[in-house]
Amino acid sequence: MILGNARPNGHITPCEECPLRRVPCLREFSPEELEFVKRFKIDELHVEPGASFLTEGTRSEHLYTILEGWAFRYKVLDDGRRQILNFALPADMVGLQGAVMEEMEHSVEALTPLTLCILPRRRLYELYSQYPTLAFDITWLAAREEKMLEEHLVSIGRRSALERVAYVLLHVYGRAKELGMVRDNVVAFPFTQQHLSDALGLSLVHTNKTLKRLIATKAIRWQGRQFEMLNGAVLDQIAGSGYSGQKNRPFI
Amino acid sequence: MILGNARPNGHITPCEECPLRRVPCLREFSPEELEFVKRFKIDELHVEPGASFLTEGTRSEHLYTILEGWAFRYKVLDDGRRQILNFALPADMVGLQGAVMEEMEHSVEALTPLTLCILPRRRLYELYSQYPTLAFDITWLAAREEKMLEEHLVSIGRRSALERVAYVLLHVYGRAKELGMVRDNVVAFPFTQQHLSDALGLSLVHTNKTLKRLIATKAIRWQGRQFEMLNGAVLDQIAGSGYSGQKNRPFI
DNA sequence: CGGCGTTTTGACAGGCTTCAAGGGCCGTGG
DNA sequence: CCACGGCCCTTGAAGCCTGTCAAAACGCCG
Repeated sequence: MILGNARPNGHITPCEECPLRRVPCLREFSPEELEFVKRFKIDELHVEPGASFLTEGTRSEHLYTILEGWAFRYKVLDDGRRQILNFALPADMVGLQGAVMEEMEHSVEALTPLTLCILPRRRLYELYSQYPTLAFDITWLAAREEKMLEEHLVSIGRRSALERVAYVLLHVYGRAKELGMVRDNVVAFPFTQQHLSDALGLSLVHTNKTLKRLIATKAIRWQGRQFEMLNGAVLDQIAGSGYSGQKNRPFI
Repeated sequence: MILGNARPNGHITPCEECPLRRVPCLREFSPEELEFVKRFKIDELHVEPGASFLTEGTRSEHLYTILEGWAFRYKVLDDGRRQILNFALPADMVGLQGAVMEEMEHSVEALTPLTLCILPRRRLYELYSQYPTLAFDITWLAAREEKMLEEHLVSIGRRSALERVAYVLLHVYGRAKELGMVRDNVVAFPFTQQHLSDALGLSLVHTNKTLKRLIATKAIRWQGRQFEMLNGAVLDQIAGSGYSGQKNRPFI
């Protein structure tokens, strides 16, 4: 639970220049919405890799939108066993649970240097009462989170190790692609095999061996944090089910 | 995907007399909210056990609140493997996903005769724009659903069979107790060991053997659909983590 | 060069799945 | 009244998938 060098930053990106507005799969704000969101964002936060900026069991004063970088949401059992719930990428909202309920049910840790928009939880109701379109967007985001958790649950509960590994890679690659992070079928994955095994509910050793088996099929390549998709169809077939993205999804 | 005898019913319970209003753990409506919810509920639906009233991949015209009975949400893979995501009890909302997104990501099947409130999805935005308190409640319910999925994910990903079985039983028993369905530490569970194994990501045979082992500890008793909690503390210790309920939670 | 985190491999044990079959309960029908 | 079929629970045996233990190779960086 090292909190690391989480620090507010004086220099913040104005929402008009938000890099996320250039991502094609995200919906556009109306001028009024943009105006409100500008006032809603009170600051920016930079987090170093390895630092948790939200912690299970605590109540956070803020919720966040990821502007840049990768993170992951996780829970740990008393004896140290860790389960990664999913990865969080730019345009994802984190900390909503802590904003509407008593406290956070999971922690969130940065995988890369992270830039976050800070949104004060005490003004969330203001958003709900004045901007129902944005409130609806937040519900949409929550439903999407639920969808991803459900798919993950099916993977862990009912898929073999090989299928699981194929499925996450397909899933994460697809999400990165939506956000324009893929170039020539290559994307930089910031997570280790340890992260992958904690996400898949497998041991590190077996994750490694399974990964090797997958690489042997020539469907993927993965060396030195660089991941390359060679044959998505094969991967899809191994996973037993495809990854479905979304267009015009909201972000805040 | 048998749809069974799902049929609208002429006789519906007025919201003022809603049995859920007597449940202590649920928050009370303001008079205005009650008035709106009364207009929002357009009908009631009765579903027979074994019938699915929401189906993965389809778009539903309605969302539902469970008035009475048990159901479960699930997904199936192409080859028939089934994963139960969680159980749904009275005061649970189902079908929200289909209401805010393109289509449902899972199916829902009745375990007992079921009574549902029908809420039209096309009027959901009306709720968001006119009753932000209710919109906030829906977000709360979505966050709660996410919380339960996360706990389930940890179970399946990182707990042993014995821990898993102990955890679900604790969890389901706790939920039933909140709703006043427990009497003298006994509650009628309407699901079979097959359901349990599909929820836990285990085989039926191993679920049975594990259950036997758990019963041997004298922490629980479970015969003929009657479940009795004999020693919650022991069960809790075996599960490795307790179940936490909620007071004054919303329902619609 | 030395140290550390990550990846890789091999050997072995065991938890869980699969296959197979029997028993109990209950509603149906002869 | 009893036979029968269907669903659910139960039990045993065998084998595989996955976990654990152990150690070495690799890459990166101070």
